[in-house]
Amino acid sequence: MAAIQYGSVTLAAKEMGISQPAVSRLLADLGHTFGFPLFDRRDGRLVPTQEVRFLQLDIQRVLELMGQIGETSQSITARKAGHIRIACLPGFATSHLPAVIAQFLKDRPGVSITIEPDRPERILEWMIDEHFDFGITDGFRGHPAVQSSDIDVRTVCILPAKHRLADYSVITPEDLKDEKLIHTLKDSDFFKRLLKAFQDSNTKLLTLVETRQFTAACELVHQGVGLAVVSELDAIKFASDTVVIRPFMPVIPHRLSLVRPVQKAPSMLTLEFMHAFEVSLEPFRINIERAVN
Amino acid sequence: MAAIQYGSVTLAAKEMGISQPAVSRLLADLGHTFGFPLFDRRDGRLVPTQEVRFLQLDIQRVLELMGQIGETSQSITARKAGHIRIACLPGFATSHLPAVIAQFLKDRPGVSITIEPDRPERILEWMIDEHFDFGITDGFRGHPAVQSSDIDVRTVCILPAKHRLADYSVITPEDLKDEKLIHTLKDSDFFKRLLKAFQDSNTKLLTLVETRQFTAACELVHQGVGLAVVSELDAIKFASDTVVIRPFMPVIPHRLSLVRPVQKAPSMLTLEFMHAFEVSLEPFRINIERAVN
DNA sequence: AAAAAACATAACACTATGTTATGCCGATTC
DNA sequence: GAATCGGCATAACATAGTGTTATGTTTTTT
Repeated sequence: MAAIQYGSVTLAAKEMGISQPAVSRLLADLGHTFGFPLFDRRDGRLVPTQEVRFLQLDIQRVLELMGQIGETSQSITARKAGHIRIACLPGFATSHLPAVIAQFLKDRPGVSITIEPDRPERILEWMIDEHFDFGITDGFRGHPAVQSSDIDVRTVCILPAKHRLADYSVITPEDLKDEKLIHTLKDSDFFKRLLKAFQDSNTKLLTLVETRQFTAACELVHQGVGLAVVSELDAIKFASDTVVIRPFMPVIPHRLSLVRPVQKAPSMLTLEFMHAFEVSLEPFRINIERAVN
Repeated sequence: MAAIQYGSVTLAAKEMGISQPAVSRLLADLGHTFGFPLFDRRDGRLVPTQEVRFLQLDIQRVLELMGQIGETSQSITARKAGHIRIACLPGFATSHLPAVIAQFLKDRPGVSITIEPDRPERILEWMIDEHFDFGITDGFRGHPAVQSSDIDVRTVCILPAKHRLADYSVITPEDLKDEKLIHTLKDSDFFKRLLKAFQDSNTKLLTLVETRQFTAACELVHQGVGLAVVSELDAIKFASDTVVIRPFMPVIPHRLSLVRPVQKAPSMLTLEFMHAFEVSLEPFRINIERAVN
């Protein structure tokens, strides 16, 4: 192709940074394996034969593709290309995750990411089936095909600004003894811990609304329906003139599990993203306890 | 790709017909140049890393294309692929040429052909400009940039079956002394030769219709308009219940010129087609005189 | 625990591809 | 028409890539 482009063996050699005889013989050899001459001489210039012109487009495409493969492989080495498939709880897909991803992609132009939000059971299935590289879930109890790393994040009380408790600097179960709560499903781990905190302080927990997601609870608070104890991660997005956030005592952790398939080797890019995600949770983390399966 | 496909170094080696260590090292080397490992081991099987999967499609395309290039080059060597651009007189494009091309293409599945019919002056231009590989023309007087090979073909008298001369076995100028003729343009070589034949036998040539193409003359005869002396090549297509063909004496050749650009090296396929075309003219040829420029 | 299978490594051989030196040929110049 | 010059091919040789066989290592199987 260089010889075609420059119409000269000497120029082509110079362009490719090799010697002129090398090009001469490469052309001769290729012509021999093809079975027909590649060039005619005409006024001292090199003119490709019609046979070569017939192949020229295909050859050019091969060269382009190979160049692209080379570039892409370099991008991969520099962690600038690749694809990550992430399964996560619906709340993360809309609140915390997008910011992390945006930051992550900023320096990695070739990288693409799939996000699939669903319930924990489904996320677990996906990990086992190796359909995803990385998952964010909660209530995870361990599974032989899934490697997990648990992170406890802080939870807070979120309530309307005009609520009678809005002026308290800290909220305790006793403060809520006559309040009807918005909380997560009664069979969820988090609810059980919350319930235990109430029982420990001999306070009855009254239910107003039972929802699956923290985000939904926050939205209800925003609408002035009532108050809730939720992950600080979700609550922080709702802080505004009409909604306030207060620490809740005792500390009740919300246990997140970062999961991935055990068998499937994670790409270096995936490992890098998992690290970036863990770092992003650092500000919300409780350091008291931590378990690795 | 073989290693990906078979999930085993050993099988891949067997498939490619080389030794297992060769494959091992090819994979190791490629992984080294790429900068990341290509495979993970899992239950004793080879599983491509996500990085490799990211490149897989491009690599497959390259392999396919290179295979195609190899096949095409073989087809070219076997004269089974390529392209020929032919410029010809309009009459040939519709009558004689299609049959020759059909025969030529029958054994050459990869070959394509462009036919461009036009007047001789334009055909000459195209040869000089090297826009075409091969030309069929007449009235050619030679040109330094054009190589030509002349072929004289027989001409015949074509006339309606119910014409008074239809029973003659041979037609001469004397037979036509009171007939108005359909003939080619008066400044054409062929007409001049025809006129000379009439003059040699002291017969006056009467004009009925003057046309550029033999085919048009034949068509007029077919319509019962009159009779004409035309190339046997064109006449033969019109032989029917209503149109008869008779030898014309004296023999007046119609001189065709097969032309091609001097400078441009002809592809082997073009040479082959030119030969096939010459052969196809053999039945119509007059062997008395022949000139090569 | 032993045997077998699959792969990696080592040592070596050959071919493709690179080098430098040099000869040949056509185009230009005198 | 002789001389010169640029461009290419050829020759002789060096090196790297890619192949081989022999053997070691790890994992799987029995």
